Amino acid sequence: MANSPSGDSVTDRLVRVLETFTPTRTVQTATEIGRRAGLPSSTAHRVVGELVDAGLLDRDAEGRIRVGVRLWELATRSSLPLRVRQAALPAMERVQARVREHTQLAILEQDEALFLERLSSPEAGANITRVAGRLPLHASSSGLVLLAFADAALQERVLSRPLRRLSPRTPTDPAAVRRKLAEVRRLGHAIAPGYIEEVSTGVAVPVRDDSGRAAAALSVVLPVDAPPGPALEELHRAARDVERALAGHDRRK
Amino acid sequence: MANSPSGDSVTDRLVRVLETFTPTRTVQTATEIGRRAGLPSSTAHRVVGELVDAGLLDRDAEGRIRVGVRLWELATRSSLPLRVRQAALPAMERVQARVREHTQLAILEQDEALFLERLSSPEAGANITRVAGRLPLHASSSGLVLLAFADAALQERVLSRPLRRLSPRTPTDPAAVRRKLAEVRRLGHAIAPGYIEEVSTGVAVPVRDDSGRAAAALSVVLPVDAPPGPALEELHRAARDVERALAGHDRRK
DNA sequence: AGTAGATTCCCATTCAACGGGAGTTCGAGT
DNA sequence: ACTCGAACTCCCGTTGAATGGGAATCTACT
Repeated sequence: MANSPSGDSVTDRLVRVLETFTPTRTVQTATEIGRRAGLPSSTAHRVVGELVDAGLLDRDAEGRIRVGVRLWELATRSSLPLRVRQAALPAMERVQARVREHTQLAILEQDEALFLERLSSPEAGANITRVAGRLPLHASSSGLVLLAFADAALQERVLSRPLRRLSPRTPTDPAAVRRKLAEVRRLGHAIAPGYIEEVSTGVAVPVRDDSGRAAAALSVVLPVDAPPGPALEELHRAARDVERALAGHDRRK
Repeated sequence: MANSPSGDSVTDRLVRVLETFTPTRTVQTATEIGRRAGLPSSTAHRVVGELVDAGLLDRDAEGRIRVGVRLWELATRSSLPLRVRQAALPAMERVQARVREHTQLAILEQDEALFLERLSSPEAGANITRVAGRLPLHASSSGLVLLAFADAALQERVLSRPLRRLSPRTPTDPAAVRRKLAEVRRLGHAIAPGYIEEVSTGVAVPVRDDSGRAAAALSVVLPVDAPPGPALEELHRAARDVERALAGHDRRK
């Protein structure tokens, strides 16, 4: 044994440690982290200690570990998600004020839909998406929009892999998804009734960049029985605003 | 020379690399990063390469480096700032809708005010605060509130250090700041006219936890000549909502 | 008092990380 | 076309920082 006989670099290990944290598991003991990251106990304690010293992780009074505020700060202050989010926020607020349901912003990341922001009114229903959470591309309205307006290579890659079923109504047949994508391209928006939870319908529109690809997706979660028309109209208007805001920022820089 | 003759661990270096990114400097070349982080060129290129492989940094088509989406995701999905932010967002939106000026949320971090969120209406004036940006405690309304309702040790520490002047009206005399803090405690809010920029006044209220300390600060940036009364009223109401939301979350967990 | 888990400490081993330096690529200036 | 500088890549001998098994200590719960 010596410097990483397991064949992974220090950087890899740090990432593995950070990956043990999830939206639902935000505090862990050092031993737990080690177990989940596949590190020997003594190593795990040392690595976690280093990260705490560096401020990337925080240790609370009981010795439990959580992700550090400093890491959030470093990651947030110069990241792309923040720029997109800031450009989209005013438009999202308007949508949210009018439609009064969950309003979301997602981008494409590693073949999944990554949610950058979510505004929720108290009266809106349940919603499994979370900020910094992910959903499969074929099973969410946001994902379908991102996929429909992405390059062909990505579409093939996604469709060639098994399509996970999240609810009885999730489309898992590649041919069916392909048809759905064609429909999304034709209509300029995606409607996903019950794909994730049977009680709700996702409605999404693309935010296009100048090459025509979807830079992001704006979406709203409606009850299944609600008419999607008014929300769609708001979303389309909002998408135009976001496109303008993003283009404006780019030009200025 | 060998494994870090400079005496810093790998973790330290990674943090130093991440620290070279700031809100205004979001893309750099690998060489620039190395120079700023104090790393030899070949080392810098290797370290940056590792971080890119791990997904913490992204390399664009021209070979320039920016902070990776993946880092944002890891840092955001389980961090404390996100929880506070989610609890505060609805209340902030209401303040923003009524006051129509920059509305901000800050917490105490390493003896400075760290801004977690900022909502801005298009018609509002300039504002130097940024999401994930920082301001000195004595020079911002948010900072004064955080400091006034913090423990005495922190107050002494901050006041014993030189107080930076951001504008001609920034209070830099420890005695003056001490008087100001007493006033903030008495009134339950802070007003900072022209402390940062001469044209604007910060107005802030504390979000208290059950021990009475300020868990966060809600603030609004007004033109200097605007009356602070209406904004203060909105802020106080919002702070109560946020306090309730935070307590509710804690209890549920 | 006993048990199980988390944590800290110790230390011999060793290979991954280090960085100087040489070479390559690229673009801007003349 | 040529020069110059900056950014980047590759090579390679050196070496000490990182590693992890094991034992001891410290909890907390029974």
